Amino acid sequence: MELRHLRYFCAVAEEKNLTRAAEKLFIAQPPLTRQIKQLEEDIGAQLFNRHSRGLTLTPAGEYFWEQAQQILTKADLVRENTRQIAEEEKSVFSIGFVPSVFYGYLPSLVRDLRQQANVNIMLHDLKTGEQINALKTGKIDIGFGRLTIPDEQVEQTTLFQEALLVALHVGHPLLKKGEPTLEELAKMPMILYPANKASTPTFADICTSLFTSRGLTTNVTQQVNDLQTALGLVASEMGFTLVSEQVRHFGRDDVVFIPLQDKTITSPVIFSRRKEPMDSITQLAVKILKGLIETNQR
Amino acid sequence: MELRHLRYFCAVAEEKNLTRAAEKLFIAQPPLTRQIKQLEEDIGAQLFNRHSRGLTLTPAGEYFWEQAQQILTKADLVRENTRQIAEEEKSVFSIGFVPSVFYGYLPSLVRDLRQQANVNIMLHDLKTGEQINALKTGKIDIGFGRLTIPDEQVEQTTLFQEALLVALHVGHPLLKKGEPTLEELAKMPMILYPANKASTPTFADICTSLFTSRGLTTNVTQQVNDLQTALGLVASEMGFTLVSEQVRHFGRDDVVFIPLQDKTITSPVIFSRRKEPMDSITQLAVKILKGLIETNQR
DNA sequence: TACTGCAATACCTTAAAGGTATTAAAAGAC
DNA sequence: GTCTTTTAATACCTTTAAGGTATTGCAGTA
Repeated sequence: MELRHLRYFCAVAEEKNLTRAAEKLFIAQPPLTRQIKQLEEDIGAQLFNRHSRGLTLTPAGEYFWEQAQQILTKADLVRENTRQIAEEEKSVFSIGFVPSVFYGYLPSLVRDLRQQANVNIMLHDLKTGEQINALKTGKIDIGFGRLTIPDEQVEQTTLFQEALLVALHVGHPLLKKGEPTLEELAKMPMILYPANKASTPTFADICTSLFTSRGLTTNVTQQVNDLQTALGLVASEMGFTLVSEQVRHFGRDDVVFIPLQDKTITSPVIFSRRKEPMDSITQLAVKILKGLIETNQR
Repeated sequence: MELRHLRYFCAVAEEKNLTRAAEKLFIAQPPLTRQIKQLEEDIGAQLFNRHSRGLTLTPAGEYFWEQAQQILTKADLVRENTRQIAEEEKSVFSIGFVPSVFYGYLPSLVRDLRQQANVNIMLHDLKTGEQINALKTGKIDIGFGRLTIPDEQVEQTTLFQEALLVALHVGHPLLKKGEPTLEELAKMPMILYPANKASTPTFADICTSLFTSRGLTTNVTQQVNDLQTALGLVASEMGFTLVSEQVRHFGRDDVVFIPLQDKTITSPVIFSRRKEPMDSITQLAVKILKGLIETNQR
């Protein structure tokens, strides 16, 4: 399968007529017939129903049409962006992060940065340690992690300490007792996220290790892919889940967040960047970040 | 640019060596050299720095690498899904919606439906009227709109009436007065979303027409692309915005939602489907939808 | 029945992908 | 410094497959 096939397919899907599509593509009709057949063969599915006059899309074809347009649009965009980066009309800004900081400031930072600068942002899911190397090699420009790892060339600052909160559905019995302990929670059904991707410690692992390191066993009833779903399950009274404090701002009204009794259970968010040269985009990022933190701490 | 170029590029980006990449691709080295050059020419940017031994990626190349992988992965996925749809191992379920119902139930419905059925979901941004036709031609299977348009073949049900809420930053002076009137709001700076895409009435148009139909003029200070940004601006004390009631569940704690004084200003959410044959996926969707509404009304 | 509009087939042409042999250039070995 | 090694680039040839022309075949329409 080549992009040419997609281009031809889209033309035919639009015209619903091979002859006219061929004209639009500035090729003859027979080669177009062949290319479409080739595409269908490659996919292993019929995309068009042939009628005596014209063609119509099969359900598979309808789906493929939508997706093909997306691919073609994306390909064009990528080409244009790549050219602009090379021409230095646009620059790339790479951000490293550990998954557990992905909720909260990071999405806002990305959005604001994209709005305020003509920049392409690349996100890299890296452990805190990997971020240090990535910073030094220039693979990323800034990083968000949960550990301080001293290094000559890297400056790290603690953005804030983050308490872990317990997410419970409104009316949950534990709410009456006030702030729960880990011992109390260990008995309850627990919902974890993100679902294990078979690699790198995730936020789910941080949560379970909180219990296991204290000799407690957990009762994990469900593991889902994302926070929103986890909260949905909490709301559906399937159990509790732990969230980082940032999530409080994005909660829903059928879920309540309360702190743990043990206030020493916190997790810092560490911001890392190369020491010496802070380019203009990094400066802007730092400025936006400060603004976000100030806004949210109020 | 063809997918072949992307495949070759990715191999070279991985190996950082033309000879070895060529081996992996089962072609000779010179043709690969040529294809890479061709790609660079097509894009109009240098993707690799050539050294005496091996190549390294330029910043533009780094960006292109990431994007190229995404495109290739997507292309493969699309081919596989298309084949599965044709084999009826997987089906397509098309949902029509007006943008203003996109917040709230719809994302949850999509997520749950994808989890519970082996189904590809296609979303179509259609006006309520267009949804009726799309239902009849089979382009969509269910639709969510804001109008009832009687039709022989289509059954419409009102899911719920939705009040419009005013989003204000905490501490806004209007909060003391209690529920505001449109007259009071007309004087205040207003934030609209989504930004006009030069077509089809959007939620922004519904909001402005509320005022203009009563002879009031609005003071629109900013128009942004999405709800989250709009709420961010509200939180930043840039003005107020109107949101549909569903949004209340996804609010943030620095923004307050209060109802309008005039309770007749509501907007129904209409669910449409073909009358006779309700296939298994539609049945499942209806079931999930009922569940969602019940859960959220509690 | 003849006509018309289109897709499919057969067969030819040409452009471009791929291969072979060689060169060029730079790094490492001695 | 010279020789070797590594590896990309060049030149030139081969082959594949995209594209073109002419024609056929099939349905619906006049």
